[in-house]
Amino acid sequence: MPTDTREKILQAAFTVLGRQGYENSSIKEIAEEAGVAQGLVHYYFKSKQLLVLEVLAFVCSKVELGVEGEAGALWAFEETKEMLRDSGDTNALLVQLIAIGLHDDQIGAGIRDFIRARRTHVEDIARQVFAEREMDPAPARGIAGAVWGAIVGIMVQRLIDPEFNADEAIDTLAAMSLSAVYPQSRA
Amino acid sequence: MPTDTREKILQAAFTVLGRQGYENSSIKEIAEEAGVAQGLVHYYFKSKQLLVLEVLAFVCSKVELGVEGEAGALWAFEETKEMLRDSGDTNALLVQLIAIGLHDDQIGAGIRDFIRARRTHVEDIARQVFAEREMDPAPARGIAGAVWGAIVGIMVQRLIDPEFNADEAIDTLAAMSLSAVYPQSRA
DNA sequence: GCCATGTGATTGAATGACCAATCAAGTTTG
DNA sequence: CAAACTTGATTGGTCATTCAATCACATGGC
Repeated sequence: MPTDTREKILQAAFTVLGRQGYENSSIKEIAEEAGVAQGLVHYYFKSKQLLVLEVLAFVCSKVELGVEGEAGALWAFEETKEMLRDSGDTNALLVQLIAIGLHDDQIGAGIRDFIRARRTHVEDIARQVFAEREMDPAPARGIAGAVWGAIVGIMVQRLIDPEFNADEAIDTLAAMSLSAVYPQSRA
Repeated sequence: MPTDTREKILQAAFTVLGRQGYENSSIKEIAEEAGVAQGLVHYYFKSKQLLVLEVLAFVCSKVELGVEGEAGALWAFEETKEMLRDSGDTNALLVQLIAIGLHDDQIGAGIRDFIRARRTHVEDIARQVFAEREMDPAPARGIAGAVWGAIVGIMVQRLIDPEFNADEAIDTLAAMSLSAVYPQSRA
């Protein structure tokens, strides 16, 4: 329920891009989805590229960062499972934007910042766990790259393959992360 | 050095799609890259979609599956690091194809099969390690989903972010995988 | 209360470029 | 010669972008 027209168009772009992918989405369709005339889209967004750039910011803002403390890291994994279950549209759009970002500098820069922020978030959680255990936090950066990467990869598998068991993969990832942090044996 | 024209076009499509992304690649450009006339592309490939479909098969065939036995699993991780270092073009194209596959049934099916094959390969390695240790192989499937996912996610990070340390992430992933398999403490 | 006047919002048609696909005509090959 | 191969111009359509015109509405002078 967007308050103004601009936001209505942004929401429509989000919907259409997520539904049809970038190469099948025209300004005309976005305008129709928003219930406005074609020209209005260019009134608010100078070009299609700038529109997509704002959709990217829109998507990033949707992916909230709850900063968990401690071994509430486990809770973060539960949240991730929920995210994979519920945010299929947003995730599909994110994959689209990553692909575009590989060949578009502006989108690429936006995606890069997004990835760095997310990875840093994971790193912070890992660092907190190490601090609690009074362990050397050096591995935190590598863990962040592997764990955040795994979340993206599991997301892709879930988007592409309806039979893929994402919950199982996340649970395994959680167990792997924790056994890397707590080297003691575990049942 | 393709033997016949058809393969030359396929190779050119691979090059152009990887370099410019799907939405910026035209048949005309692919023909130019191959050094042939536009019409010839449609002579060998009925439509652009079918061409991309064959490019997908081409990419899949490039990603060889060395079936490692035993705890030569470690060697598989080393190979993965090499792949991430050397096959940037192929990897970028793969991400493109994944994005297309989200909204194109045929490409989607091809990507799904590819992902399943790769994941199963990881699962087989995990299963072998469990067998050697005479452990219950039940976690192998979850491990495969998490580990293969992580490889994809690390690939994405490396493609987007030149400063990302992929080797470190893969090393951490290897350590995490192994500590999940060998629950004993490790220095 | 009421007509100017100005401004931003909105419309839909026009523009120019590009693209996938087709095709008729030419060339090579066996 | 015939079949496979190759060419490049053509076609029909779609796209992003531009633009002149209209609309809603506020402001202010009278």
